[in-house]
Amino acid sequence: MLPQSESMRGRILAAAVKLFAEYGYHAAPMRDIAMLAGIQAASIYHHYPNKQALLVEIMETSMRRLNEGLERILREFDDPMQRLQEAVAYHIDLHTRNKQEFFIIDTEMRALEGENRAYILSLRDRCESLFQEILSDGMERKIFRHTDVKVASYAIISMCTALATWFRPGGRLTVQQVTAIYLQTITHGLLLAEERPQTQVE
Amino acid sequence: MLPQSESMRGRILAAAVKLFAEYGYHAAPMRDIAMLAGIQAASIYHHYPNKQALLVEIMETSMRRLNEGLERILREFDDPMQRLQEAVAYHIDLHTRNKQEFFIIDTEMRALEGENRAYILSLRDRCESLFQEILSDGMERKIFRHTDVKVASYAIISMCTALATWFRPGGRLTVQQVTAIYLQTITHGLLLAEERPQTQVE
DNA sequence: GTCTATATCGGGATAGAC
DNA sequence: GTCTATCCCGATATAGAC
Repeated sequence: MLPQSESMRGRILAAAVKLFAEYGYHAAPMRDIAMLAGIQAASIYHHYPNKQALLVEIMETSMRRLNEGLERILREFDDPMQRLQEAVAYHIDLHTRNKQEFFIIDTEMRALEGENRAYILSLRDRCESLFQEILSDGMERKIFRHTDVKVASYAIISMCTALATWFRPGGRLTVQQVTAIYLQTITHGLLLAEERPQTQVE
Repeated sequence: MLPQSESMRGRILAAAVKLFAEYGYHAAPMRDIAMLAGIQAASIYHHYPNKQALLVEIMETSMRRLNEGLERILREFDDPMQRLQEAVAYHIDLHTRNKQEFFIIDTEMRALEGENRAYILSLRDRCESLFQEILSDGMERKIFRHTDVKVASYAIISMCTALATWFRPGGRLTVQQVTAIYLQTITHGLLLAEERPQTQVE
């Protein structure tokens, strides 16, 4: 059974997060979620209408929080480089502190039924367009190299999102170290070169 | 029903690839796979012992092909920069031409039972260590900036793997264009900077 | 090698008592 | 708000005919 939580709703959701992440949405039975929360399966339906609602709430909560943080960063900072650093650091921070939730977002999109998929996708689109705003603004102001904004944003978001898969808290590296390495890679690349081509690819 | 294929085994596997990618392993019924292959569900069991065997064969085939290609590149090329370019280009090429297979590898690891998971994970580990060999060799030879090899390899593999999710053949950009943008980003980063810090982060 | 028919099981969800 | 009991369906897999 999971450690205590104020509300039963919270306990159920926490159990669902753990089991959806571990076994996948379809492979995680309501009975097991209930047991982990310390109740019977039927009791879940007093708090949530069905299994799908658990998935939607998990995804919605984390995605909204991510977007709100990114929006705050865009409001508070103006310098493109600082914006990028803050955004990447925040993205990584949230993805490592809520590993399981973002892993579910990343792997269980297909399990969303009907309108739910479009809704969660719209939240993910919002996240992408926030990163794209940082990049295109930085390119216009000649801080960033001119390149395809969408592709660059996908590249950044992909590598930061995948952190939720492989990062182990308490492992060899701290979140701060990984963030520093990622930022260095994103901004300067891997190549250790004196001569730098200033020509830009169209 | 799927277009023809030489063998029924091939037809079944192609149907499984399509449905596992679209609905997920657990949400794709054997009945639907069979129907797509043009037979009855029971007939699948003449060709494969069970559903799990379909998943394993899909993952194994693509991962082995990826690793064999990367091993060939490491044999054929010596220059670190060229190795990296070839490896990334090959990785992207395979991931875009076999979108669904690699999407399944990326999202259905949890569905692997017993020994199967360790086996497929070992193939993925092999892929990672091949990229890591390129990077650490390039760092020793002062071609690449000194940084954490594992983190850098995860970053590269993550962004290239995620292509299988968002890339649409026939869309705005060709594979060649995306590959060029990715390679530019990986090697030179986003920052358009004259002054380049030569100090290296430990 | 494919079929029809079916065994067997586990899943989500509901009914109604307490 | 949680329980026990149960409905009902769809899933994998098997048996055995053709």
